[in-house]
Amino acid sequence: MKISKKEYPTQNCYVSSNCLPEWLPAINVNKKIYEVKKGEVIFKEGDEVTGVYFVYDGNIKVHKKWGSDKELILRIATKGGIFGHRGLSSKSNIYPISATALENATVCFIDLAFFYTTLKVNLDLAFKLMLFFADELQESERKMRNLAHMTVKGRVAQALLQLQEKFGIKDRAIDIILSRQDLASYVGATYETVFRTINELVLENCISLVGKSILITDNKKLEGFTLQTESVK
Amino acid sequence: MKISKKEYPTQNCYVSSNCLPEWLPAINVNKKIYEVKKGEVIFKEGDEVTGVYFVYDGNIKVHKKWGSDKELILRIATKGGIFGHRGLSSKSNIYPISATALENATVCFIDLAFFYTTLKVNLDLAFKLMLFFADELQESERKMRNLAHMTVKGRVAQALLQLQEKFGIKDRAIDIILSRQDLASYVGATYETVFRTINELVLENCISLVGKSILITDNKKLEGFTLQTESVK
DNA sequence: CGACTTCTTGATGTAACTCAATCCCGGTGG
DNA sequence: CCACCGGGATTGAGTTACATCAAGAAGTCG
Repeated sequence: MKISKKEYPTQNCYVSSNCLPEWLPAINVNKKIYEVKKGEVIFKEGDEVTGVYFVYDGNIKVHKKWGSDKELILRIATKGGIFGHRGLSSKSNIYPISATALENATVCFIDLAFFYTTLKVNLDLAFKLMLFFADELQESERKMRNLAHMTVKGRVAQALLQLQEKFGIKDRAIDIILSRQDLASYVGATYETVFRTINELVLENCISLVGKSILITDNKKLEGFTLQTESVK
Repeated sequence: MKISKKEYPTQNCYVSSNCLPEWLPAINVNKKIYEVKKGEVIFKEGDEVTGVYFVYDGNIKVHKKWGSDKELILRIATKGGIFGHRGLSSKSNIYPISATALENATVCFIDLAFFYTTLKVNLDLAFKLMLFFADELQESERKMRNLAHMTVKGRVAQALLQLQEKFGIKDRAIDIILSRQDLASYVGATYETVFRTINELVLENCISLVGKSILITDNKKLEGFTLQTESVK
């Protein structure tokens, strides 16, 4: 990670989409800004937790390894988002996950001790961070259930819907650079299976391919695949 | 739920295993205590969030439905534990999960508005609750990865190890009443598959059956199944 | 004792993983 | 400028883990 020489406005620091104005003054005092290249690993599973990060620019994938060649992408942190907060724990000081830049990005690092100190004197921040964790837990458990019971097709459909919702559309395609491999890791399936599923969805006129990117053409139909149709027997 | 007439000591209120002494005075003021019967639903997915609960006695399963006849058990709240806190959210006021008593139990209910008020004036509590959520998120994401990549045998092995760790041994068996159906929902597999897997584990001398309960006889071997053996190729 | 769950087992189906071969395309160097 | 190379994209075939279905056995409760 190269330390950035440019100055970035502190206004870009958010926890998820909730702005945290009480956080801003602190950041000015104690931040380090890094430039990271596409594919660069910012920290990895097992590393000692040294602090938390905010995204100034670019998208960061948060993922968890399995064996030597498999992983599961848990979340994508976008501009303004926080990451590395999964290192906060009452039990361990080791990151349970890795963070990797999906594209060239700029991130802001806050020392852990400093972050804790700030939290301890700033009730509103601690409260909001708690709610943020609560939201992430809900999301995580929803995905967990889907992983257990939903088919790959349903999971791909849902992932695409979420991605389009989150990143929007640009040049008639979902505005995120995400390799098929990453998409596969995101839905928890293999490259080939996801590939075939995408083809299927194209044939069924639910989505269309725009270069390497994807555009949803039939939201309703896609949503249909995410439903628990077996229950209507 | 029947309102309990007995008086319970407030000392039994914890968040997970972390005692929260600052919470105790509040509980005296504003608690309702309920007796719930085995199998009774305390609240269910989709209900409006009215508050959070603490377990005085018994085990409570926290689960999420899929379709009409499938579910995934996310967690089991034990004596002293909190549940219903998944209803806390910045976005919605609807429980994303259900809570059902695994056995006759006694729970303590705290009104949501009151809980929020307490959190807002009690920094230490908010901070601890935040850490508690962080821990739960870690655990949830670990399970998620396992669900995506681990075999049923590995997941059953891990579940049994965790259960024995958490509930201990009594009468030469893991000290929890958990039907095979619930165990299946806990590992995210079908009844039959889990049944066969248990048999396998007995044949391999990893576990032994004690009535309907299970005892681990070979921890090491069981742990072996939870490893990512494919990586050693 | 009979009805009713829960357990047990076998047979069968299938979604998804694995492995392998070929294809395609952009980049590189001669 | 074109031939060559390498890595991702694409497709096929085989295998496997797991779900599903079905049906009998064994508890268990009124």
